Amino acid sequence: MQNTKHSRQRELLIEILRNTKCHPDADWIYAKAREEIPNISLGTVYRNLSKLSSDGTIIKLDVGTGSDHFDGDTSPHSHLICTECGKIIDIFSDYTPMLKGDAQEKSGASVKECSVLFKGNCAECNFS
Amino acid sequence: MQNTKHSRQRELLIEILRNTKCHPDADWIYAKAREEIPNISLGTVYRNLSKLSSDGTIIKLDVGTGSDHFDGDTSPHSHLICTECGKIIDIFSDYTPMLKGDAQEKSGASVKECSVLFKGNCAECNFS
DNA sequence: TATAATAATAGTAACGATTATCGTTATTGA
DNA sequence: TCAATAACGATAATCGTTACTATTATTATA
Repeated sequence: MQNTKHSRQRELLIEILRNTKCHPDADWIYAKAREEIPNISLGTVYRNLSKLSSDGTIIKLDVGTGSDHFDGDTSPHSHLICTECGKIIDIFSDYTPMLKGDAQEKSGASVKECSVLFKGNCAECNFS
Repeated sequence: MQNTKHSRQRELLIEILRNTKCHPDADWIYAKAREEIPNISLGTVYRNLSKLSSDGTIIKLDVGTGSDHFDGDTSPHSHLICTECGKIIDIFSDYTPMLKGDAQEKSGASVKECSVLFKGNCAECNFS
């Protein structure tokens, strides 16, 4: 990568995100990172999450909770946020091609990306 | 409405949103509202936008710009945000039934709502 | 129409997530 | 080994939003 130097802190953040399915926010990642690098700065966490999501290494999720969440899985999929327990659930369907096509046709815009967010009760909360 | 008293301020906010297609944020609405009620409070704007969007009179949009945007058109449709000029464009397709069905089937969740957000260049920015 | 209950207000303080700043440290290529 | 500079930790600042409080407006009832 150009203009980029290796850093242990950034590597750790990537590793943390690759090893969880919980779509955490910056605070959760910060707490997790401090188990490995106790004096890591919250600013460093934010700076790297921002860099990593803008270069496509991770995905930034805006699910309407007030804080951004992050996903280490960059394969095409969508998310559901459970209005009961707050969990963010993966839904492995790729609606992108179909939606993009329709949106471009209807609007004349050049659509680069699209995201689908579901809200409801997750499978667990649905039966309790 | 139960537990609700009429207020001129709230009526004005609804009227402002019914008369624009620009999907404004709280600040824009506040500025517009002050043309009519110069001493209206920003807190009043936020309080009412929140109330109105939670009772379904208006729609709150999260398009990743840092602030919430609001839409007075509650008919089912999606949005594209132009990464060039920042405008939020309506796309009048209702993907909801199809997406909900698929997501429920795949996840076992009970899906209450779903929203689709497109990013790209709007028709205007696309040819310039 | 006067009154009592309380929703809503204006003004302002507080909050929380994120970003910016800045002096220091670590990485990298010559 | 050294110079250039990316990245860091610590912390201050920003900004959108929410909470608080004393006052005002609406509404149902007597």
